[in-house]
Amino acid sequence: MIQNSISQPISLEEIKNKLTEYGLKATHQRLVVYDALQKTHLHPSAEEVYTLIHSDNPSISIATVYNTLDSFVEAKLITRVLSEEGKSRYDFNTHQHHHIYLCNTDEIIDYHDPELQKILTAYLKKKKLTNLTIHELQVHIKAEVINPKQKISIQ
Amino acid sequence: MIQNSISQPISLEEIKNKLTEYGLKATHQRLVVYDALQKTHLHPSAEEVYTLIHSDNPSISIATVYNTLDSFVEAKLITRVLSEEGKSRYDFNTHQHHHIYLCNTDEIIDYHDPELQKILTAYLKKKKLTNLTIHELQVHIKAEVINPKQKISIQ
DNA sequence: TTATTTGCAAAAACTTTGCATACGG
DNA sequence: CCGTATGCAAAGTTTTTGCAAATAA
Repeated sequence: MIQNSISQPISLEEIKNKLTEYGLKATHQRLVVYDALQKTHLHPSAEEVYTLIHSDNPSISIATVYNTLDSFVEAKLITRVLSEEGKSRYDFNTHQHHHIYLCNTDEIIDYHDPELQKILTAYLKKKKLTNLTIHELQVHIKAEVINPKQKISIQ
Repeated sequence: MIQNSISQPISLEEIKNKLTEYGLKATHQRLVVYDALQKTHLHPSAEEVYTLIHSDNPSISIATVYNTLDSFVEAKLITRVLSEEGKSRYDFNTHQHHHIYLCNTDEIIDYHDPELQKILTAYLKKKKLTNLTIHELQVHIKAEVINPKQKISIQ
């Protein structure tokens, strides 16, 4: 099975603590946005986050969603995920991991593989990098789902 | 030295042939856009391509640049490059290669490394992929330039 | 000649900003 | 209370589209 985010969703109380820990005021809007992010693994765009929360929280504006996501990225609570479409998508999982981009559905799936991470790190360590500090290494796997109705799994 | 696109720029006549070969009509606008792409290695956005060509070709509109880039991507003459900013950037180099994203300058550098490609391919072959066909494997290295005035090199 | 491509402008999609109000710490 | 965050609307970006005119094949 593909390991998406490994951890279980955390409670609203724990989100509150996490926000504070990262230097952010724990507002209702931020709790809601964070909760939506942790419950979906589809690396949503701002618009998609807005749609996810809107029926339960009609007063939260799209501008607030954008601002909230930006503040999360700045606080390093989430990251922007690489994408080929020209829009920002976000990743709740801040552990080093890889991504599988499904080109027939535009879905992005987390692929957690510490062994692969080690291999890459070791390989690049051998190379002489001049004038560069590496911050992150990630493999981007572009793939196609053969049967959209069946499950996807790795090993 | 980092290997950017390995090949030398090709002549306008050769671009013409290439366009035809890929099923695209060889219009002046397309020749100009392709030529601009092959001469820069900075993975430009549509806007940047427009700026690059505009002084010599003031009659080519930004809409045409967008349409041209789209038609190139569709014809598989170029690819969209992954980016964290929410806009499309393009890559003239269609050979399998990796990218180094310089987070302090927003530049994207090609990193051509067939050995790394082999290691990755072999590693993933060992994994049991169910219901997926892999189209592309690429490593995305996020790095910071230590001294912006000095050259960057790998091995 | 004919289907495709272009230029232009307008619309759509995506994102940021300014300012008065609300609210967490 | 104080300063940050929000809501809203408006402005700014980025990208797409529709249509008449131009042009490659």
